[in-house]
Amino acid sequence: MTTDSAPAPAPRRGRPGYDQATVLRRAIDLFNRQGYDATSMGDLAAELGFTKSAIYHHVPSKTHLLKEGLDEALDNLSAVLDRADADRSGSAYERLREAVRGSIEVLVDHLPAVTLLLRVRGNGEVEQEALRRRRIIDDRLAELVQAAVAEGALIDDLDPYLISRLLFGMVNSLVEWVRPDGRYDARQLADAVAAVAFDGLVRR
Amino acid sequence: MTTDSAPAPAPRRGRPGYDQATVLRRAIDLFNRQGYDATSMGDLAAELGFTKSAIYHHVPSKTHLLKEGLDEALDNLSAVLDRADADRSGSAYERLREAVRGSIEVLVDHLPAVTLLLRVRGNGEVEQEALRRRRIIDDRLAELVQAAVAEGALIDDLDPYLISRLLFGMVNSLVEWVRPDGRYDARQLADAVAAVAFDGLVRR
DNA sequence: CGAATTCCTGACCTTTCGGTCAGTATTACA
DNA sequence: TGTAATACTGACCGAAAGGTCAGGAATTCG
Repeated sequence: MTTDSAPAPAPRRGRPGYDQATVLRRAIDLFNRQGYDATSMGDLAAELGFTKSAIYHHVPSKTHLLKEGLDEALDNLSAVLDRADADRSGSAYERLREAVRGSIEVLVDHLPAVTLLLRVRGNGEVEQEALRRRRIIDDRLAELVQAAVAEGALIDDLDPYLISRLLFGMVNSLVEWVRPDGRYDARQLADAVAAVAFDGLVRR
Repeated sequence: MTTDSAPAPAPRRGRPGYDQATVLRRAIDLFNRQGYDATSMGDLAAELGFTKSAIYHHVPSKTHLLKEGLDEALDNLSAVLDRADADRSGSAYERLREAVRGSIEVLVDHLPAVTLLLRVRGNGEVEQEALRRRRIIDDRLAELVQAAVAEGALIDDLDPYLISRLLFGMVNSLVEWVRPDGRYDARQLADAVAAVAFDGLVRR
């Protein structure tokens, strides 16, 4: 941490203005509001308050913006699974709960990027590659569920694959309504998802 | 049932070819594969095997195709709630389970239309109107959950609004992977969702 | 046969798309 | 002051978008 990590002004040389990171952030927000394909570079320019051509000073292409956002989401989600897999101390059930909690944390902390990822349809090479990486993540999650079932911790009258789909379908559905300034933080959401999915809604 | 209900050839007058219903079905399938905005009328023409202008013989606009699909989903989902609300015999809990089961049935029976609906972002008047109708449905579902909690059937340490989001987030996530010729039918899916959401994953 | 009906083609229109480029404006530093 | 560095404008480009239209092709009915 020798370099500045806090929001230091970081005195740059030439004419002040936007930096790449800000353009990327605003772009992804707009993509999530309107959809990637429905958002033109003209729309983004209007959102940023300058002309379309100025965007290309900061960023090489629309596709590049998409790729950066998708990679942010995928890198962080992969890291959650790396951590869960590395932790060989606890049970598979505990590692699964850790993966759920971690996924929700990433979803909240990187909400725009994860939202973007979950809406990708596979148009173009960038989206295809993102889908490939996402499929790997989904498979690893399914393996965790499978291990927890084999361990005897989870019900075994449902296909582990199906359980995994339902569980992480619930997790991923958070992007549809969670807002950064909303009522719930990552911990509350993780607790709620765990309560519903693991213990059930019915009062005992 | 005096009129033909089965796949009767239905002898039409002029030159044979596509009918509106088929064009609509293929269009919605393509919209779901590529995304509505990323699908051009040229793409759809290629998919159908004729030229772009031929589409406009069957259908007035791209927007019209979208609206038809969204209405199909919304009408059927609304009907599920109408039935649940009309049934004043059972408990709120039973009506909620009925709503979950009915929603999943509609989701499976009208998978393309429901998928289309769940991806709408609100671009243009047609999408805005669909979002309005969908919000009403979501509110009615939340009221059902609220009633079941008030009744004492469901856990009361979570906000009913939050419960509703998680429960139907799980239901709606089915469109991401369920396929018409897949491993599970509507009944199996409804049973699985109910098992996970109401009774929980943990083995007892 | 001819007429009515339905389906589809191909050329064309306007608008918008992602992107390029030459030049200008605004700043920090020497 | 001047020079290097960075940020932006505005005119423009080829391609693709949604949509129109006049006419031709295939069928049923009388």
